[in-house]
Amino acid sequence: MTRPHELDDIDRRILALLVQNATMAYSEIARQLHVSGGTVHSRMSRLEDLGVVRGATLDLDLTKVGFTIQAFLGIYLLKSSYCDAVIAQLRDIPEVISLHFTTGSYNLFARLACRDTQHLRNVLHDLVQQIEGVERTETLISLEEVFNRSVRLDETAPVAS
Amino acid sequence: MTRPHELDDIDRRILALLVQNATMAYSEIARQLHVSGGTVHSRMSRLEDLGVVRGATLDLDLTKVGFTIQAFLGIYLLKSSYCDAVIAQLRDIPEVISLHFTTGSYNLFARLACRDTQHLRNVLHDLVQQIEGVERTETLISLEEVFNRSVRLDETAPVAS
DNA sequence: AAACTTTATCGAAAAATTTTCGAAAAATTA
DNA sequence: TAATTTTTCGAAAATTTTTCGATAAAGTTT
Repeated sequence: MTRPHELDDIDRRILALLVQNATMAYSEIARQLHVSGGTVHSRMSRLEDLGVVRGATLDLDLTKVGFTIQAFLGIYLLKSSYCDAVIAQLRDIPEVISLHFTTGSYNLFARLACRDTQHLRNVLHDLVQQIEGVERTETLISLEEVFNRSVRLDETAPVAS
Repeated sequence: MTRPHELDDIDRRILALLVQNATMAYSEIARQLHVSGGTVHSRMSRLEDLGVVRGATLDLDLTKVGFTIQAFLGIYLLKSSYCDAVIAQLRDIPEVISLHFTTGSYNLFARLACRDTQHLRNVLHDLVQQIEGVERTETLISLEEVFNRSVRLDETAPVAS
């Protein structure tokens, strides 16, 4: 269930700041929003409990840690009943860094990070294509990540209209 | 230029821990890796200077902050010379949260986060499709983000083979 | 190989932050 | 309005980050 109702204006302003920069200190947020540090802390605890905040991830330049090839992979299944089993096997391939269940051309849509083209070839040919239930795949290679950002939380308030 | 050579084993082990959980304290990393807190700090500063670490982002459950629809958008351009202008205009649409320059079926590939289907319709019809140089688009709606994780830095070392 | 230079680490002190918690204030309910 | 619950503040305690000099390690030059 989705209940954005539980978030008030201060919650959103805290998140709007942290979404830009997750390393911003609670004390700094407190200064900017004119509340106490304790308030920021208790609200973040609550947002974590609610599952609104899942955690924080380090934003790496993947090319600089050796993953020079990023690709998207559209996956066609033989039968949609294979879905759960295919998902389970894709989860065991560390190069698959995200997976979506989609409508449209593909049944599943994955994002891959590989060290080089040879590595990508191996992952596709030896791992993904070998999964039972995968009919065929379509690869989009990312030549450049032009940008990557989070949603805007400041502007529009999440209200059930 | 990509020079993963500059990263040694301790760098990678620090990153491997922080990639799992960017909120882990440097002092805790120091304990686990048997180095001093000062070392973790100076190495992270260096990794930031090198651009390996770009920062940290809060990991939100988008549905719980009111963005219930996530979609991928394959974009075909009339001419590839329109690319820069189209990118500039996509950057001004906050609902476009990431953009890749791709090979394969599409010229550009975007990820969108919208509040509801009506909102998505507006973004597609009133904003994206109106951009000069965009021939047509293909939408993949994500029904579920099955998982989302970072690369594995512990296992394989980034070595130019 | 010795002397020199450079760089990285440690360890501890200082500065800043997080976390906790009781009292006060605010909001909600009866 | 009184009672109850929830939230906030403010300050203390615990922890962490950041700085920095001394030391050690690594790399250069002679």
